[in-house]
Amino acid sequence: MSEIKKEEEKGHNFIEEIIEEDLAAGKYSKIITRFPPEPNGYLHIGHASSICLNFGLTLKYPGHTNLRFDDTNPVTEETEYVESIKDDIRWLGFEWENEHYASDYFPQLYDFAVQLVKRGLAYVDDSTSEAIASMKGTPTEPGVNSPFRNRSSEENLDLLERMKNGEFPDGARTLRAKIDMAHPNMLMRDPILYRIKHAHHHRTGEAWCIYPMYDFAHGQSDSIETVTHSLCTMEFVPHRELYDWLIGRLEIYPSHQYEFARRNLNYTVTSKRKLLQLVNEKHVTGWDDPRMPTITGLRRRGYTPESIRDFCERIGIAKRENLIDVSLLEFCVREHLNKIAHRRMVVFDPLKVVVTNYPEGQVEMLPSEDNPEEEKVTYREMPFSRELYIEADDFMENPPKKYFRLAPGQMVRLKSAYIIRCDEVIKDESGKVTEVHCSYIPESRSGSDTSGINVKGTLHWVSIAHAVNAEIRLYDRLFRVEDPSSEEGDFKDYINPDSLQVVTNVYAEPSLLKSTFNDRYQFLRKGYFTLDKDTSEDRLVFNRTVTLKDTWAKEQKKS
RNA sequence: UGCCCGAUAGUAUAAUGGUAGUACGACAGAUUUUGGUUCUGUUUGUCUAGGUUCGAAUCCUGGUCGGGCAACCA
Repeated sequence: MSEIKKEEEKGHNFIEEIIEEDLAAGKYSKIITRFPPEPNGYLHIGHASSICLNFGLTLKYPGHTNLRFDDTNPVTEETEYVESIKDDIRWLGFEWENEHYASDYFPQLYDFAVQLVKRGLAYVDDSTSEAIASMKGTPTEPGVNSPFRNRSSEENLDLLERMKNGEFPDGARTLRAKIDMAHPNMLMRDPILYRIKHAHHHRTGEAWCIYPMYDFAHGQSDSIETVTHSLCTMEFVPHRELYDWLIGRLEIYPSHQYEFARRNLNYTVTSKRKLLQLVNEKHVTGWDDPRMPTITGLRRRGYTPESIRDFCERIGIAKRENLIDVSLLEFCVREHLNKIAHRRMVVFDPLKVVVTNYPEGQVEMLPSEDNPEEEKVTYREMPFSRELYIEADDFMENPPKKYFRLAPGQMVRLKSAYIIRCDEVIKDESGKVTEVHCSYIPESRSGSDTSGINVKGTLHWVSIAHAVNAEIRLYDRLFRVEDPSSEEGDFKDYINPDSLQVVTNVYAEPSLLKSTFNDRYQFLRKGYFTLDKDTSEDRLVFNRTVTLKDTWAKEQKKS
């Protein structure tokens, strides 16, 4: 009920409207969409939005979604990328009906080309790349006809076949559609359909030496798969005219293209070229560097598929330019992690606390809830003893107003343990605080507190003798500016030099020894963390997914 | 100076000729054994000028601003 209401409140995006109209008009009984990545890079958060759109639509309406690799350029495409893309889509939680490759359609596509040639709608051009460019005109001036434009279809047929048979070197000839060199849409000025590339293709090997261009592969592939709604980003708007022209002339299934604006996230880049540069020039450790906006990077960072899907749903789909605030992504992951992450205590920067009235050598196991948000709360046990570590910045000798933490004479609660009072501050020669001596209130034990004392602050802690060592990696935004691509000069000049901070030795409660790669944790008062793949037998490594909201830090910043 | 697309709070997105709403953010408060969570409240918007209409964010016209288009990339 509330689900339905939520749906109504949210309203439909313009693509859902089109689909509902089509369905209502009986144009289709089911819809078919496709997600068409080129296997030349890793998927990023922008692709996630497109994936959620395409797959989400056929979850909502009758129909299915295909995965189709747009592998028409053998020079840049690799099998490594095919596997990573499939992995990422599955991880996001979607299943494709059919797995297709544009390269599977090469024979069919060639046949389409022959048909066009036979009907005088395409011709083989011997012009060089430069000549074609110069004859193309400009956006404000019409182009001129190629001298090869009026060859007979017999000659064209012969040349096309010889192109296919490998008789000509790369770039020697192209097959072009015969449309209109004065067309106001530059894409309609006799677009190139096939080019010669003697290159190894990741799937077809050496079988072909001519490869179709995007415009001669995409629409036809949609048509072959009877895709009803072919969704792509706004830069393809001018291609639609050619998309429709080709489908019309070929008289094949009329798929339709609809365009939406690609989603942009601030403080990062999402162009494959730029991401590849970051990887190749070692500004990051790889495609799965937790600072990368790639799906694999977000995954390693500790983001959950649920939170990414939620984000994509919240940002919606429209046609205008956008730069989405990363704080929304962070909100989504916090919201999910708050529900599922187990609470653990880890001290990043230790300050020794001696509980002077706690018996030496005594250890008690205190239960602490894994997650207070859970319906059925479970507990793990934390060892408590005389010598503890607390966070260095949870103590101040001369605290400011509204400081709820430990200070001389003040009391705080140690989470799930006792209330302690700071009695004495121990310093070294330089005046640096090396440890604090406290006394605990025995009646204040968590769960059976009869002390009647109310304290404002609650601290996380670990027992020194029982703590385990770990490394943590703290991430910040990869760029210093909201939109690196729109800044003066090279986008790499705006990389945030402090995007990674490694703390090689933190003190973690012993239960963390049992961590596995699927676990999500909230390190109490610190943030959400997950085990990194660099973890080894003798070293635990945790990635910080996102910090907790910190209103105290905000308060301090003000003054 | 051609063709195409777009413009609603700081950000993103609804309102389909009839009360401009939601989320995030920001701000204030309540609750809290996480300065977390939760809850409450506040704040800020239809690019502009005309027109059509009883009534316009919505339809029409002009303008302004932003983006795309001259790869044998997708």
